Amino acid sequence: MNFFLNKPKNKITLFARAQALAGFTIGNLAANAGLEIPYNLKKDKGWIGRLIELYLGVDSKNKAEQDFAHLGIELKTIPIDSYGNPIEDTFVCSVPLINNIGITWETSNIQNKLSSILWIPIEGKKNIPLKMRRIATSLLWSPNITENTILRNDWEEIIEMIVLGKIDKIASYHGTFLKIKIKAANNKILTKAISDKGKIILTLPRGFYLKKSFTKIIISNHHY
DNA sequence: CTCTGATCATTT
DNA sequence: AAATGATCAGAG
Repeated sequence: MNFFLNKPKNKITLFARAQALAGFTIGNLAANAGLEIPYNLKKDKGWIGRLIELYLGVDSKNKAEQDFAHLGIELKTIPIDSYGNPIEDTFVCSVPLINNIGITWETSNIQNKLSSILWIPIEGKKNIPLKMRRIATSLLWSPNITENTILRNDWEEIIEMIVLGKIDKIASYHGTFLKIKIKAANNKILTKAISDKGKIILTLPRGFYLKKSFTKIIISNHHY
């Protein structure tokens, strides 16, 4: 495979590339890039995300920064159903489980990732063959004041529980827009965290995710 | 349907 | 192990 685009010089170029994908299928894009399409995503869960990266010009892979750091923009594909509603929660970044003393929302990695996102909704129902799934209209989004406040409150609540050693007590209802879930290769991977007695323990790595109920609002372009 | 936990490929 | 890209699947 030798198809790739250089990183976009500005937001206009990036957004134009994203808009140009609307209406095409995964099959169209894969064929044009000379890629084989997997039968399903069971063993290729990030395949669509990487395909879209090729077309938009992401070059900073496996780096803990925004996809388009020079533009301050993060890229997210999001699977949607026939009504345009999200099918899955959206992973944002890993959750720091130690060394959280003194950390603030303003300087956090998650705030940076969420500050500006280019959303690429894509049909994701399993009854649609992968090659037939269509790219929908992309959307460049930044949280408004209300959303930012709620996200910060969610983050503060979750981080406080982590600092206090309540990692295993955090449930999805502890956040309005954010939640945390396991994010690991398998259930044997362990990372350091704080116990309720303040000791270092090992636990499964966690990730911050945006709830479907929130991304539904985002990609529906409904603000308040 | 939501929630929770489990998993896959790849790179550094 | 930790980061990137995420989706799968069972319980209720």
